[in-house]
Amino acid sequence: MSKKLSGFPEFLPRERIVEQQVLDHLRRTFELHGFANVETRAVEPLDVLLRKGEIDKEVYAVKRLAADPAEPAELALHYDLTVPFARYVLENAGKLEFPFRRWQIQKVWRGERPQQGRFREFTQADIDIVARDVLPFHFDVEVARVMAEALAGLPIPRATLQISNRKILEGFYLGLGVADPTAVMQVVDKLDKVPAERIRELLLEQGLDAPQAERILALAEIVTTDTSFVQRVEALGVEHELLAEGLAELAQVVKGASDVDGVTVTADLRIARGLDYYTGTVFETRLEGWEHLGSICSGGRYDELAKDRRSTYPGVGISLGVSRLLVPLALAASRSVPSAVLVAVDAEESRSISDTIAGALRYRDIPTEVAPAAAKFGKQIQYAEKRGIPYVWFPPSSVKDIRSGEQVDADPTTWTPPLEDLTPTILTKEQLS
RNA sequence: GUGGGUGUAGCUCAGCUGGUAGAGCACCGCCUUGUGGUGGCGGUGGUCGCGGGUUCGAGUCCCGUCACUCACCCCA
Repeated sequence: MSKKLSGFPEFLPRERIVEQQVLDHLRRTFELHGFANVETRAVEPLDVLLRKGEIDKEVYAVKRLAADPAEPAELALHYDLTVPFARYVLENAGKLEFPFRRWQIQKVWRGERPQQGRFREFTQADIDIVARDVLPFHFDVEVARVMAEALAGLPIPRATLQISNRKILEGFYLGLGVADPTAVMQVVDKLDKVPAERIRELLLEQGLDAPQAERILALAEIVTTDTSFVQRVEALGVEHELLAEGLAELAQVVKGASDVDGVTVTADLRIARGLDYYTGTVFETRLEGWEHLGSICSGGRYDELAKDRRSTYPGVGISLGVSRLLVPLALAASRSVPSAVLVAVDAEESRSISDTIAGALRYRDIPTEVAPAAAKFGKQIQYAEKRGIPYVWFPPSSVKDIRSGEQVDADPTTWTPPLEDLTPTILTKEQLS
């Protein structure tokens, strides 16, 4: 009965309009900051995708139906936009100007079990800045700012950008005499799910002593909305060159991004990011009241985004899970069509009059459609109402706001609806109820 | 991949210990022969997820299967 494929969402027009407006906003924000757009192919050679390791089971392999069933697949759908981008940078390094900043919004695929906010096919919006050999640190600040601004402009619950720095954690652990900082990081990264007591046990199992575990947990407890985390870390009395470097970096990012209105920016030393390739700044993002969705937007600095025989390409970037971001929204637009005006048709013989009126409105960028049939006017009004079209134009020169019932004489070459009626608007959950 | 829950109309659901399928909403028409939203009357619409079994008879019981869903894992 239900042909719905779990994890592969499809929207109704009313919902798609909401998504579309979110995407438009993101693009506008990214381009306002000078990011250029790139689109990469949907498939990559399997070995390129698996380079990052671990995630192999989530990758969808692709091969021709006619291929020999015994033959292993060579291609796979990309499961993020970072790896394809790294490949693209290498391939086009000779033609790109560095530092290169790009935005990219595309579908990605992951073979996970779906649940709320987790999809098998979903849209990611990425920004990355990549350079050849050296990427100045201020770009870490910029990427955080741009994404913070993008989030601030959306009608979603308040977002908290949680920023940390791998160098702090690694330096702190090294300063404590921990042999395998990465293993500790992966344990600490689970702090939001696993109680601190259990984390302590796990740390002790790794061969740390109680005072070490104590201070590691104390570090992870530090969350501040300003640069005061620096003093708090220093008060723990651990010293290491890498730690000092990380503290200075994180302070810069927090200071640089914290004045964006509408989002909260925190230095959050719980954030470690399980995965390997991050080398400095790391980001995660939660939505207030929707923490159970997990991070909607993550990323960080990778000193070795890509590498060829001649050069290394360091990068810093952040990925927004657009599909997940949409979950808290009511996903309803004020109407299911772009039309702001429906021009009624008096009789089929005079349809051309209506067409002319519609043309005059469209000429001035007012989205307009003409009634499908010369039905009774009541029917034509209903047609508009069902779709949420706010205005019905009765030829030759009368326009009615069908929400208020107010009807005025008007000239199609000069009449304009209020700005808020020109395009569909996103309704919040409150507005719906 | 592991474990739990659920599959009856477009949607939300009812259907008692097995007796040949219902409600509300939505949709269409009429009351209303050219300006809607309320009201009244009427109507369309279901291989009860799929396959097998038990039975005179299965939406209802049994087995299998698929799908959806929640949690774990992991991540946007």
